[in-house]
Amino acid sequence: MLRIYNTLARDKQDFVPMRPGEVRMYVCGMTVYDFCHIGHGRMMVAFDLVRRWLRASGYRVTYVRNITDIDDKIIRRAAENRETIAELTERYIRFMDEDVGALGVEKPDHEPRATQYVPQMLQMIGRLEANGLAYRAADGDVNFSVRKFPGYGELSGKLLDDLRAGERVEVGAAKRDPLDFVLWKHSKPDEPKWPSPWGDGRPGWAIECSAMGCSLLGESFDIHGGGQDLQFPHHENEIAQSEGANGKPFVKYWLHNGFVQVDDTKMSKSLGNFFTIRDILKVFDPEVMRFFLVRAHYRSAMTYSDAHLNDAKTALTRLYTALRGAAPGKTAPDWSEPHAVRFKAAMDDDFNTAEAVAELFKLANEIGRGKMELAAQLKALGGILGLLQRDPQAFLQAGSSGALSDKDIQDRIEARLAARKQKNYLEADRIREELEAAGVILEDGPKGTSWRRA
RNA sequence: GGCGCGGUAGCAAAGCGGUCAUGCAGUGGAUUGCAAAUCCAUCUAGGCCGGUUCGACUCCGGCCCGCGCCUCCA
Repeated sequence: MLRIYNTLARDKQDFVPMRPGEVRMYVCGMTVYDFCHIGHGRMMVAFDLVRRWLRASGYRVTYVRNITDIDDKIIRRAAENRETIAELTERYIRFMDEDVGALGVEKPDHEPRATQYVPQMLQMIGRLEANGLAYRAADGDVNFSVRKFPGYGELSGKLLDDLRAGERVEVGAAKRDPLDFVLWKHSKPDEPKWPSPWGDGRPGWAIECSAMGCSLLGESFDIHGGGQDLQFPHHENEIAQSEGANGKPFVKYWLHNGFVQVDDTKMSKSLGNFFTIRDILKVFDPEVMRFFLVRAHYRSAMTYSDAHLNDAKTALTRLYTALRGAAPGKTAPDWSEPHAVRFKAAMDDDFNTAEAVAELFKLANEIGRGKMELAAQLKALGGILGLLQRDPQAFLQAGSSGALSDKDIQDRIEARLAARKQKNYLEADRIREELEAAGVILEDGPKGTSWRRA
């Protein structure tokens, strides 16, 4: 039985989808005006794992991850760059696809863009107005009236009267309550706009997710995910809008992934302390980065540093080393085998990939003790996590060693072999040290000498 | 100020009321011409103070410290 930590309940709950055998999930994706940072990567990988595990559990999964392609920051950045919004967003969508794809994240079933769902948003705002939950303010914005929605604050555990709107940021004067949020922004000069019954304007931030989620998955669906920082106000607002408009429960299970931190502080765009996936991948193998993310539980905070990535690299190397000699090709896990049983129990416990990964190392240990037949199982279980699917040799030899080509390395290995045959160990060791200096490590085994990159 | 999360060995990171997490690093062995890889063994734990219990890292209470949300943010 899969159990999921539901933010709404603040507890783990048995997972029972609304429709038997089928799971519909929505995750808040990227606002596309800059490169993905590792925090985005974590979110993408975390929900990729959720989806993979649901699928491995036999569910038919429909996964929607939106793209926000219109908002204040996009408008500003495009203006700074003297390019159109479309040019800017298309470029960063492409970069996102490349970066996230490198991390082994599978494409969602749908990747709706906010600008494609304006009619659906307007329809929803209309219903909110009809239900007395939205009003057109003096400045022309259409706002959601937070106090008219009784459940407001349930997800984030906040009470309206405890919130201090305006303490840190100026509140729009036209709002009836400082906590009211904008559904539709009236148009300003030099900004993109769409016609609407409330005048030309553009969407507020949260309405897009309500509109896209409900359009693609229905007015009620199973799972909604996103980063912890979206819990309030974004997800709170989504619930208010969707339930206010539709009059039925919006989402059954809310999932929130923890942050990636740097120097014990949240990594974020606004703090400027972020590392882009792109930059990290210049130094580290993408699978190492995925492994780094998979090794921790998705809800806990984790700290990014090169040292931790190096640690992940060594650990992943151990797994691939155990896989040498495994038959190539894809096999399904044998779920009756003890390691797989524990792996499944771990994943069923709120997607505990940390514990599941530990099981992979136990398999590696068994393989090292001679149970070669478990290599297929290791690879199969790794595959559930989107890991270990490469040819081990290719992983272990990935990278480059300056001027030394693979052929050069092979030639030196031959030369060393000849020296060893003549018991010229001085020369043999010299060659090995030469290669080692170039980052190539030799391993003499019963079947000859193999090499890998450090 | 309100709400929430967390403090586990040198580092990273899990589960668990009573034998083992796991990875990296360290130490000692096996193996190797020497290494590497692998295997075996092994050292480093549970912020502090109380309580419950035959027994607590695990449950309860208090305290200290850190982080997050309350503003756009994964």
